[in-house]
Amino acid sequence: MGKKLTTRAEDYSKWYNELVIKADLAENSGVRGCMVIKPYGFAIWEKMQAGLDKMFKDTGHQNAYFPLFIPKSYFSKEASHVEGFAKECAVVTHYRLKNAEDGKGIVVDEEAKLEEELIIRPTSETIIWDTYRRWIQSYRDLPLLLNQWANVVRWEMRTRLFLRTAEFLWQEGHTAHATEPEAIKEAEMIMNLYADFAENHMAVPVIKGTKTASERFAGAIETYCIEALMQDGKALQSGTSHFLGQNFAKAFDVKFATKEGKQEYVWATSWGVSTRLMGALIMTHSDDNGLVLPPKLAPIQVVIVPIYKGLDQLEAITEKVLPIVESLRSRGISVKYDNRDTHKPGFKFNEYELKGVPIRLAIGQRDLENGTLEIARRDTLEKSSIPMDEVIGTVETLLKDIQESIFNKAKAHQQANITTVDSYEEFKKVLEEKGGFLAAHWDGTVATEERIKNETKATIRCIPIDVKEEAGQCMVTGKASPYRVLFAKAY
RNA sequence: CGGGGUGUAGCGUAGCCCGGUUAUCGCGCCUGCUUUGGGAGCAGGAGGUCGCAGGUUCGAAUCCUGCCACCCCGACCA
Repeated sequence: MGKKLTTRAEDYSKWYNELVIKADLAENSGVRGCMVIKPYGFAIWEKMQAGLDKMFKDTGHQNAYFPLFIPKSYFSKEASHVEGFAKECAVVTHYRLKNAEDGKGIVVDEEAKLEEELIIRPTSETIIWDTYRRWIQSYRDLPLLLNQWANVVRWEMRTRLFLRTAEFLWQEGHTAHATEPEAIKEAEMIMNLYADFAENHMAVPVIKGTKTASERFAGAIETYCIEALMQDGKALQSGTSHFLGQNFAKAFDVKFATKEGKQEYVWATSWGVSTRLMGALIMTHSDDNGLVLPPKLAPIQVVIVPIYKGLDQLEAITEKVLPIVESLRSRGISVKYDNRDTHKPGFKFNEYELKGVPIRLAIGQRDLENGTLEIARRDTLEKSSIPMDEVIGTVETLLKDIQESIFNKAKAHQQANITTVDSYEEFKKVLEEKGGFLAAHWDGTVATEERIKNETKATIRCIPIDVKEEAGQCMVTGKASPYRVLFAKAY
């Protein structure tokens, strides 16, 4: 039938790509490196947004919106920041088109050249800090805790659905604080918030940590991150939170009057997660039958498929189904009753499996006679027959169970793929044969990190927050190392 | 930006080397009948500037030149 997915073992990338397209999440748009997010995929993203947005609000943040265009000059104010993004910026140079002289189509009107080019934001630090200068005068204006939901553009060389698209959706938080400890606390709090969301909503286990200098955000003093592990053994940076020190305050001259009447630069953080989380979600749980979604993020949590011969039977089944639908909905469970007469049950079973719907209920003539229905869970594909009057309780319990058990499964995979290695030889061998995270000693220098990256393609994903002090020797240079850091090949 | 590849119906493709009737096949789509507890069957049907622009030729999907787009592998990155 040509409908089966490529298996993960065969070709992980192809499997992922097919899955995204066939599960109706997104597709390549035909516009350079940009994707179209389809309704089903967007519904999942909206659930992620809602979950995160609530967490931000609960921790005192507010939403705002800043311009898409950033004057080029803003970028020259923070040196390391511009260096980090200069190579991947889309630039607006003109503001008008005209009919071509030769009558063939439309051309850029060269006379409509902008005095100063506008950059399409790759991130909004610069324009936000330019605005904060006007908003912040006194310690009474602090802390300023804002977030924006927006699109950004980074002109990446190679793109991949959800993981790295030229345009992507994200949230970016930008906060200003009176003191350094307060800003650091904010950055750490957000890292914990991201980890909480990843693990408890997405059921994706993550490792919290800090980045090494070379992996740090352009312009940051410290970058906190959450790192997830995909089923192919590659790591995926899933969220970052940066302590920016006073770098942006100094670059954009954002000072405030302290209680004592002194002028001081504010302390900053910025943090973000993007539609890349969709990639993490897909690659963490899905199997060769398609998507597996955590109940908390599934647009459809329960699908009901009637099995019937003739419309009379369908009517009898519908009569039994509607009260169940009502009852589930009243408990906040999203239900779809798929009574389309245009597709056979088998087709529907496969379709909802591909789309990762956590629970499927099937009701046929047999069930009407016995007062039962069939309940199937997507994660394990197990099916069982239960009495119809127990369905509500069973569904509620099962949704919780699926949420937990896919997390536990992913957690077990993550734990099984953190390998402690002591020699560089062993490091290369494990990296090649097994993949995953490798806990190894490193001498703390950029040079060694660079060498390992060049020779093996593995990078230091993070220095885990809960890292144990353990004196050792760098696996490459033999120099002293105070603790192990986590290496991996990454997306 | 370096290396490689591919553009043929909504999707996936054959044909191209070696030019020659009406451009192949599968999926999907439409109509009808039979089906419906794991991706239905049969019959009929619709759908094409063969990426674009030139050139060679009696004749080009096929050969030549230029351009464009997309994909894969590197370097870069959330």
